[in-house]
Amino acid sequence: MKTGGGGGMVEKAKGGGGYHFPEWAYKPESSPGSRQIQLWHFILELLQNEDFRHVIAWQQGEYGEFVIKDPDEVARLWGRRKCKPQMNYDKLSRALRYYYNKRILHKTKGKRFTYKFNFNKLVMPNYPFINIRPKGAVPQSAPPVPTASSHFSFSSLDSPNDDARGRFSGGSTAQSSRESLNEVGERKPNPPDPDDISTDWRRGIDLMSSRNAVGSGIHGLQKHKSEIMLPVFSMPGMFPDPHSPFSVSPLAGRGGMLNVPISPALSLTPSIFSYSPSPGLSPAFQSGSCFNFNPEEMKHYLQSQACSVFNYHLSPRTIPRGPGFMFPLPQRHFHLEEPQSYPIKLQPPPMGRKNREHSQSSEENNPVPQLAPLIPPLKVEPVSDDEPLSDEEFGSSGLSSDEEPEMSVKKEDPEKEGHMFVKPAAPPRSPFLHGSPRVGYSGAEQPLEVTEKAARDLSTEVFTVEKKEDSLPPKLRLKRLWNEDRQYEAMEECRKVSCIISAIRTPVLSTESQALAAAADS
DNA sequence: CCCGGAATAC
DNA sequence: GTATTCCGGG
Repeated sequence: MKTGGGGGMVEKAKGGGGYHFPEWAYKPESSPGSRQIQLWHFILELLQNEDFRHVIAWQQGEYGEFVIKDPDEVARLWGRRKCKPQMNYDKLSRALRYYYNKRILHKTKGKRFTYKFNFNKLVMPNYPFINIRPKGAVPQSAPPVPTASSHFSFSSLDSPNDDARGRFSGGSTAQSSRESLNEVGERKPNPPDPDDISTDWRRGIDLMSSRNAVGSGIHGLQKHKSEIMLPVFSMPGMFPDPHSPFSVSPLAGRGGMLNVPISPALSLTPSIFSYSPSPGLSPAFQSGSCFNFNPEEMKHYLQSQACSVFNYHLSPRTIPRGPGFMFPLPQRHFHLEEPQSYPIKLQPPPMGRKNREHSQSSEENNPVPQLAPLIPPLKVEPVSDDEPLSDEEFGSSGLSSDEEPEMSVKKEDPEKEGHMFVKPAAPPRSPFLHGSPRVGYSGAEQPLEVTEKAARDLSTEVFTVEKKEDSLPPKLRLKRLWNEDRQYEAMEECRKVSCIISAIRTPVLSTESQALAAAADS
């Protein structure tokens, strides 16, 4: 059997050193509004390409950390891509520094030209059970992953004011929670770092929730075509490589559509995924300070969460959230490894698209993997063949083939790669409505109402805070908003934590939690 | 080298 | 909104 149901998506190291890597990270349009290639994406591109390992490469040992070995070259490449010949490392690095606040990147202090993607924390917390060897043959495309044994010893996680405190104040009162929140709020917009896990994590979850909704057949409300079409993003260099960590995401999007045998107890039930458990939960679990869950269950749970990670389209600040929000995600996948479990159907390549047919530059004639035969017959929602997808093309096309030796045949524009278009099948029904909130947990007995209430109070409280408009200078206000955003996150996390906990403990409570959460949301 | 503010471009 | 450009400062 393949890597096996639930574990399938989690461990694929066997494939040949292939590690998981958030596929969402490659989504060019991860940032709504910006049709242009983004630097972090570009970096990832280079990172993923073996041909550039001498220019930029993952740093062994630290997941998500990479070193720019040749700053000038990277800058040059970036400049080329953006048609900014004057680009240099100084400027590029400035752009990178802007990512700090967005929490896309961190600077690895002390190490020259070394940065670290933030999602390491995003992913790892969800794969504590991955059985992999970081020192194994880690392909350029795969960021080093800490061993399971390294056990969450995130340099940045356990340092400064930890999340666990402010976000996961177990039985804290609204008061204490608020203090924490305030503290967060007072913080400078560029926090030391230790809070991304939760927030990003949660965002991922939220996103997934949204997707669930979309996948639940609600997509009818959308007018955007992209939510129906799932373009498979093919990376020429890696596509054919089944071992590539980028060909992951066997989940193929919607967690709700997964066939991954996730624990029946902690499956993609509405109780859990509709209201996304707090990301703080994961770290909390890890620290093993708050709860004593059955490792097995926990594993399943985390695996479930993993879905969100895979589906998480990095957009730290732009991913909308909210229970009712439908996220029209055009999703790009590389290769589906366990197609039989994907409720998606392949669709003939959208050659109709203008820039599709012009396979002009040799860059991407990459043979698109035959997904079709792999995809099992599934119920497919008739879709209007609108624009398959909004794929941008760069005016830089004029550059045609680069003088770059590496670039010549290789690709520099993954975005232009052949796309596979698949459309998700509409799930039988809305998991929200029919999913059973039942969970396998009934072991715990302590009532969680307290936490729940606290969370709720907190919720309203924060909401109130959010409501009031302050007349600050644009700039300050932005920062303020940023902080508030974080406050909101913290608050919501709190609430969700209680929800998830309740859900885990008792089905009934779970339902109530949902109601509460729903109320709070609305 | 690295950091961010500010202005600016897109 | 992201990135570029410039830059004073550690």
